[in-house]
Amino acid sequence: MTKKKMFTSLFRLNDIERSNFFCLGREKIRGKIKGKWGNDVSIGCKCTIFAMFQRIINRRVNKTKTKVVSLHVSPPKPTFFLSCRNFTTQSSSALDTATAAADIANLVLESDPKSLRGSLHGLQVQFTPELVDKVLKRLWFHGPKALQFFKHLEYHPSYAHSSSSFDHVIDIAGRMRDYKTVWALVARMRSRRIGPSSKTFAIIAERFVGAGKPDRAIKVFLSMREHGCRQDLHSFNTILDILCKSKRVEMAYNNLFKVLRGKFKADVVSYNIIANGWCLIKRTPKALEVLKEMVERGLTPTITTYNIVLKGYFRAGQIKEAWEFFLQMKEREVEIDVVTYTTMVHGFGVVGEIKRARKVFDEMVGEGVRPSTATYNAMIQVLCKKDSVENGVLLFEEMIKKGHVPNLTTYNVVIRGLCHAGNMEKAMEFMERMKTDGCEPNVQSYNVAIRYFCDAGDIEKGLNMFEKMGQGSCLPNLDTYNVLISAMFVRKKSEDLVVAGKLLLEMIDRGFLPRKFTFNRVLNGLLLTGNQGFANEILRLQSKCGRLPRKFKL
DNA sequence: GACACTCCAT
Repeated sequence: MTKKKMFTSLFRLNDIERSNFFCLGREKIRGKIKGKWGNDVSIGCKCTIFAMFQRIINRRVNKTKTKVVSLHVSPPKPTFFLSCRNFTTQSSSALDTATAAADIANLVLESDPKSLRGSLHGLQVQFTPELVDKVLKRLWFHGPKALQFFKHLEYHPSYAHSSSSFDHVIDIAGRMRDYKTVWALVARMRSRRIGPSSKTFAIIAERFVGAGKPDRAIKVFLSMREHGCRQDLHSFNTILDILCKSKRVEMAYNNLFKVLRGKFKADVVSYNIIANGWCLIKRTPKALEVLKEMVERGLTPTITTYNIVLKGYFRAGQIKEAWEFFLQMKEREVEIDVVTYTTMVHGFGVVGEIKRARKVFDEMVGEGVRPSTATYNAMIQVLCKKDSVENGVLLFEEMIKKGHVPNLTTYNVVIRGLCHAGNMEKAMEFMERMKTDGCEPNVQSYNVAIRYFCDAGDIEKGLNMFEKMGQGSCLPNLDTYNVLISAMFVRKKSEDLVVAGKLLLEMIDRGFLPRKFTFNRVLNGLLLTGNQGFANEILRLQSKCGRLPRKFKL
């Protein structure tokens, strides 16, 4: 039987065109294929089926102008969904890309590494940089799979990677501390004349800093020109910022800023970055010193400069100084902006000064400054934490009434507040509400729900949430696994510990490295409940993991 | 992807 013949026959079996949503159980497919062709068709390989349907549909599409939107292989139920929609316009291409990215990401997650290349090349999908980037984003928390996907596509006959895809995958490799791959990718970018750009170096530098190697980050910056990339004030400020944000101001200031500020003609932004760095480690006096130096050099502070200092006072717990500084800003007729007000609201709120926070919040409107979503988020959060969730929710409804658009943070803040107050039901309502509001819950949203369900002893619901995120567009992160694994010890049930073991295996498979503590805990648990075999399996894996990097930053 | 405001709990 030739492949071509097989496809056309299968094609005849299913009248895809007639319905907009078409679904077949695995058994049905197996039955039909077996019935028709005997045993010579392997249904075991999902990718084969996947590719087959894709071809069939594409062929059909050309004749009938029906566009295929997606083809899902959805675990854990072994069901294949083929969904088709009729399009009259071309305007839905963004939606197409999103769905296609989801499908391809699922295909990559499900495929055996060996057969992945074949299935990717078999897909009759026109790969574009946007699509590839979206797939990589979806595979963000599954580093090894993301790298595989990228690698296999490099040999694709009709697609070449873009610089942004390279940047993404360099970031992922950096996170996994696979520096050999990082530099190999940089070299490939260069040979293809699509980079590396200053953004690429920023990514690499940040990963080195995240891995506790700030000196190597600096080296990366200094070596930019060797790799054929120009250095300028922008890239100088970027590396300063990366170091400062990771609390390495001292190093940024002494080893880089002082040495090279002349060469790059350091500007207000450079000084702001350094000042902010000192503020981040609560050394506000140092920040003021740097800013004084800046003024002496003839540079004029901007509103950002003031906002940095203001936040610095709050961060250092100097509430009185913050208030006085705020008054001074007014006196000096600095144009106070929404960031200033947001900083004030949040600063007062976190120390429990709800009334003063509210006063500032009300005052800004009078001053003609419209609160931003961030301002509402700050106010709602402090109400939830220091006042009551009810008032937080009230303000949430009020902001919507006034035409402000809540974002992910808004929802997460409210959901966390509700969970904390023990109102899981309402929290779940908000979870649904955000979805209908076009605001897909992210890892944090799920993690909060999972954590509080488990804390309340509702392990089943926690696991349920975990499964839900798997079905959605959201992959679990290190936190998710840690929370869930800990929860598996609460009931002291043997089955729970097996689940803990499985979760441990899954997280390793996804490129996360469990802490030693987690390993030992799971191992002890399994041994105590008589799961010797499973424990041994994990033990073997642990010795393998010893050679892997310590901790991944996500 | 040059700076400032909003998302945990260990």
